Amino acid sequence: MPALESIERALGARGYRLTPARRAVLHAILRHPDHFSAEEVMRQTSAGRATVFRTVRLLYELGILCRVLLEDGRLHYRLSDRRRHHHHLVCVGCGRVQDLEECTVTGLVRELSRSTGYQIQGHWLEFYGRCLSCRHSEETGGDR
Amino acid sequence: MPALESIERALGARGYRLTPARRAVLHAILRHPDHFSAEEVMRQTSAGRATVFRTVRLLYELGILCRVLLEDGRLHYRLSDRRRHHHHLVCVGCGRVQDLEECTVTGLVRELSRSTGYQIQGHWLEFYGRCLSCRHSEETGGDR
DNA sequence: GTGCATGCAAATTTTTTGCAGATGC
DNA sequence: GCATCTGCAAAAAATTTGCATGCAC
Repeated sequence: MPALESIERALGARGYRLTPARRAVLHAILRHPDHFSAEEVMRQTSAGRATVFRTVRLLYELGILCRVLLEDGRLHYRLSDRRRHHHHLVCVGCGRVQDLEECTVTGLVRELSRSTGYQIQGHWLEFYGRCLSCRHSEETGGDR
Repeated sequence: MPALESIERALGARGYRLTPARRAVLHAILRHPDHFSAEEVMRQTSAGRATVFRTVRLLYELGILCRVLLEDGRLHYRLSDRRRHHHHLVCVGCGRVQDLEECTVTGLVRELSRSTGYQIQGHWLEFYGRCLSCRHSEETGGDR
């Protein structure tokens, strides 16, 4: 997970200013182990509404945040370790997210390209399931 | 593609009424070969705002519409031929969508389940690319 | 006839924009 | 110093809700 410092360095290197508001947003984000909406960041920081939206968008555009599509269709953000293409495994029980390092779809893409004639440029893949600890707490009757 | 008739039958069978407003929304939707937003349907029909949203949601819940995640994160709807699980191949040039019949991720899911301990219940996969005709019109200098 | 469905308008929710003043570099 | 940022408040977009009336069955 990129530390506050390294993100600040990334911003600075690109000519973006390090303002108290941006630091505040970063702090709020770093406190989130998983995914969040702009609105949640809003509630957890003193920065103004517009600034939060602007900062989240900036971080997304710089590749510091990535988007996670939840099972119900909501789009959340997430600090992404890896800048490069990756997928997510989202726990529908606790919301925990695991980044999947290898993109195992490459083979499918090649095959699909051949069978459809499309020049395939990208894809989006999310997995949903229950993590080990959610499965356990369910078995012991923890859930409902 | 399910014809108007068969959709109406599906609604009727479940106890939903066939009203002029619903027919109007269905007509607007059937005119869309690809994906659309609630707002687009809104513009193309005389039914009231609320009714459009309610009808689209109903059709989605009944599995008559499915959602398509566009590359930019917008979520659109689409008439789905097949009720069952499937994926989309979206052309980023013209917006055309191709439904992919077979879900080729099953193997990945099994492997992922083993390596992570998650009980994987679902996934979402969209592919983005350029269809044959967009590729051609590009080559002949049609695009930019 | 009865109850589901509609349409309107108003309320919410979510995100964007304009702009004067503040401030990082 | 000066261009970039901020915060506010207002605008815009996107969706939902309440409710009296309408109409499918």
